[in-house]
Amino acid sequence: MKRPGVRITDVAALAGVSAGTASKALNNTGQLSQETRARVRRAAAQLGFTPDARGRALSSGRTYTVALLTTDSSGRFSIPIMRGVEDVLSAGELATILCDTRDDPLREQSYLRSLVARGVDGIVVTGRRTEPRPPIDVPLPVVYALAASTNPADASVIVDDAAGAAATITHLQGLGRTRIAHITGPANHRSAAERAEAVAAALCTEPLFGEWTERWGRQATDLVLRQHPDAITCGSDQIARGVCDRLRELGRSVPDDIAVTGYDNWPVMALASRPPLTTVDLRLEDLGRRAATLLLESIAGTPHHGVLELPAQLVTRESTLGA
Amino acid sequence: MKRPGVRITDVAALAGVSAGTASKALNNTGQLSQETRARVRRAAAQLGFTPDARGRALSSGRTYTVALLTTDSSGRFSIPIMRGVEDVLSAGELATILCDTRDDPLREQSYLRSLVARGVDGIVVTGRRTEPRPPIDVPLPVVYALAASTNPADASVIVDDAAGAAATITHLQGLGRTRIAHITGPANHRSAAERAEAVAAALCTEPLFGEWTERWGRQATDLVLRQHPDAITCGSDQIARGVCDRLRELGRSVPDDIAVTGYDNWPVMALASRPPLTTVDLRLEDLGRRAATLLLESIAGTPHHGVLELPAQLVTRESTLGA
DNA sequence: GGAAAGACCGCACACGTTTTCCGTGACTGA
DNA sequence: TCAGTCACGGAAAACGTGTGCGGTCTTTCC
Repeated sequence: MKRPGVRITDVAALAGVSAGTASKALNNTGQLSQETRARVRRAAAQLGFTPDARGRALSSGRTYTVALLTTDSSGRFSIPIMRGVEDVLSAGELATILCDTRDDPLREQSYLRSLVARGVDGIVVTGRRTEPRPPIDVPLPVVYALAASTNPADASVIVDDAAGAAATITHLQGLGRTRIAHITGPANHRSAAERAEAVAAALCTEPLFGEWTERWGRQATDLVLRQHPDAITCGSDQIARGVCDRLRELGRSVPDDIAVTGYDNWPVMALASRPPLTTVDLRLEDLGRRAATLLLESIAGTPHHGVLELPAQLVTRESTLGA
Repeated sequence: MKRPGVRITDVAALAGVSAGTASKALNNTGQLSQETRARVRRAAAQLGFTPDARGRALSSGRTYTVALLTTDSSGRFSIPIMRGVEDVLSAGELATILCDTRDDPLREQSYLRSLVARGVDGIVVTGRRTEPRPPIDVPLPVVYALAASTNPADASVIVDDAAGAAATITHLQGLGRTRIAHITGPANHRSAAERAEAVAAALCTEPLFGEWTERWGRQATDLVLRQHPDAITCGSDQIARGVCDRLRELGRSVPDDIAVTGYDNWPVMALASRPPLTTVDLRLEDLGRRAATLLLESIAGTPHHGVLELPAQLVTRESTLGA
């Protein structure tokens, strides 16, 4: 299997040095004169030399590849996180390989074996839910994103859901709203419970648990209207969109009669809603960037321990501010 | 950098053979007695041996990795395609690395350099639009998915948009609808033009071009109603959802007064719409599977040439059939 | 019994890079 | 002038696996 690529020996020959010296020159290691370094660099540039990752990996142990292991088949969460991860890693010439476990433990095991065999430098583990998850068992640097590891000694980066929910409340209260209802997803989902708890703490009101769907948002609206609220905070943008739809059908004005907030800042929901939703952006790209940074540090030998909570960001739109 | 992993020499030692023999036994190459092969296999299983991908890549040239190069930052199209690709490849122990170019040619070039340096076995190129795209210049097997290469000598797999659109028409005609209008996206989008052309060919009606948004769907509904249609086919599920919303606001029943069809079968739109949309499923996973199969064949030395059009599939729901 | 054929396996090298170790030459200070 | 130090760069050994070639041992046939 001959590949026509230019090898480091070619560069070395052109520069009039040995292969080892060329390697040192290109990697800024060893002690070489500035002149030699520059000469090798020129030769490499002239030949368009790109080091073969296979040889490099075998020799140095580093493979300059990290994996993003996710259970989020839809990509709704993992894609933004991956963008953040890549922002950080591509600067260091690292590649990211995406592994979708499809929530299948067997598939996850199979991926992990493969990743260890490939010698990836590290792994970012993420998911579609925020429930803490059991750690993966690999002899590699690992960082958990969005869903923390149940092992507190691991490094995890998550979103501060409580603060995000609290931000919607203070925003609404700042607008003079006092009778605030809360409609959210299943009570056994951590993200629903966490957000609802933050809301309840501020308001002493009873949250309505259901599903993460527009339909539930519409249904719950009818229930919640009996309390004559002047604002409804929702656990997701889908629910909020359903709420807005139902309110419009009932002839209630949003936000004049009732203000509505969502959660997630999912563009396809938050922007398509009528009116567009004030909501909480999860800052998933930040999450990815932070996770990648921690992973790099861990790879470099200074691992981080414990859970890091990143702030979410309130995004205000017409559903609370009006036109 | 000592890795504690078990090497093939360990397996060979346990089986009482040389490393080379162990390699042949595990890869079913060379000529060895069945007994020896079995003994080596047992030893490998006992030690939990997994061949180191780095050494294997360097030696054989094969890296058992393929890349999915995409311009679709949202993942709306690339994620399903990737699932299909992985379905086919993971059976052969190949890993898939996802590269999101974010529509940036520089980033694409940078990724390609990196991929070639890594020695990936092949590349699947895809995107968020169906416009044919200029081919990438790499000395590797490449298959284009969703968006064909402008070079007819390349292998491309795309969706038969015309047939998909025609399927909605025959479906509606089969239901007795005769005055069918068409609302779709920008005229300069290939997927809009292709679908509109198929519709126009069947109906001799003038399509309405606009944007891929619900808002445009709502606006266009008012325009199109002057023609007193008994069905409206849309170029996307987003548009169709907007149409349904507007019709309901106007007191028109879907599908009793007017049937509506979408396109894409994007769950978050097609299922959340009221009523749920009859639409055309792009079969993106099939697309991915087919692309991966072609890529494997190309890697094996028998490349395919030309464009392969895969059929889309009509999915019927309440927006044409009623409850 | 000898030779040819075949089955089977080990040896040694290749793959491309990094890295350790060591040698050479120059320079410094006494 | 000589020893000691330092800067620089070359040789060679890894890293782990795949594979061509040749050697050995058994079998078979004359």
